[in-house]
Amino acid sequence: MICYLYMENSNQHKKLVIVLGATATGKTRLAVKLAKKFNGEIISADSRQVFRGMDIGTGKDLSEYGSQKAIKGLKKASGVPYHLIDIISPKTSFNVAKYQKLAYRAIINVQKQGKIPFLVGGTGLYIDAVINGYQFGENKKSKKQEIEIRKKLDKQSLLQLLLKLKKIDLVTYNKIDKKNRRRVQRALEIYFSSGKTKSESDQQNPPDWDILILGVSFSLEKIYQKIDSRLEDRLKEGMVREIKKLRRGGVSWKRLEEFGLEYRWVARYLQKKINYSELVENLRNDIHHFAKRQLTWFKRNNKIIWVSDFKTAEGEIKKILDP
RNA sequence: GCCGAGGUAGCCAAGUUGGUCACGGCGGGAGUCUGAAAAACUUCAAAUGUCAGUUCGAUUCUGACCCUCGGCA
Repeated sequence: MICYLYMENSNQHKKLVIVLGATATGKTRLAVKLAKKFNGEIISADSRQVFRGMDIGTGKDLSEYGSQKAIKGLKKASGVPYHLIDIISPKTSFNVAKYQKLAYRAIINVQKQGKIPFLVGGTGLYIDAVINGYQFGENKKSKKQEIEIRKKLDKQSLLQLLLKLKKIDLVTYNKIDKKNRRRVQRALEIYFSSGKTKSESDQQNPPDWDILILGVSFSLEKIYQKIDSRLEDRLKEGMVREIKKLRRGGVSWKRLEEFGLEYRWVARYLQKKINYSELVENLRNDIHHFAKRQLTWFKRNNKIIWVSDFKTAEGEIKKILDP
């Protein structure tokens, strides 16, 4: 079950341990424990925790890492060092390609120190980008130009976008979900900002590390329970205040809407589009859905070793350390 | 007890001047996925309060009953 990408000399190879799972399953807690035990550092694989100022809503749980001190962008101290959390402003756009670059850099850095990188998170696409080594094309445009490209495409109908895509990149056109406007538009954006079509950069170059993928396993029922009680805590901790603050800091309603879940629903609440009980109810439902979608994504990966306690996880790591 | 309104899937809710058993939303199930992924998208299951009457045919018409809501008492 363990993924030895190169069977010979597996002992010589660099390691990467991944801890994934649905939201609220306690990935961070488990990973921190493991990292402490095995001299590791944590690299977050979370598409929202990269943003500064989005703490309660994304469940950063920074206290779980132990005491931390910021040193040149890398958090280090007596606790377990972590990476790729709080690295950019919520006003900045972010995506898998950017994530992958940063993640590789961080992983290699940790390995160089002779430590084990623990990739921890619930963003399936981001994790896959690291494992499979997707080859993303270079983005050659400035932020400003990117915004212009999107603005222009925003004005066009789905049909227009599809026709354009068909002309530019037939392979992607044939493959793409033609009812999913966002995907169609994104394919075009990639072409316009990198000069390369999506299908041209649709290749893989997986890293040659020994990768162990652990999934934190709980029944869906249990996950829902955890989600519900965690949501209550977050509201008490001042989640609404956090989002008000983001607004004051200049994050648009549109942007908050796009972040989804807590940010979306609290934004609607703050705009008085819904009342408080609607906020709680809708948000709870959406988080449930989100957890299910995460599990659907992970189902496809048969290399995941599902564990439900520390001991089992520990055992699996020992196996790849001294086979 | 009387008067009025109404009972359509788990919830909300459209509609049929009687005719392939019924719009939609939420919730539920299954899923898609290499550049916004906590996003975006697809798909499936599920209902006419009960009984009787009229009719070739009733969810739609009639009656009784049961229940809910509002008003009167």
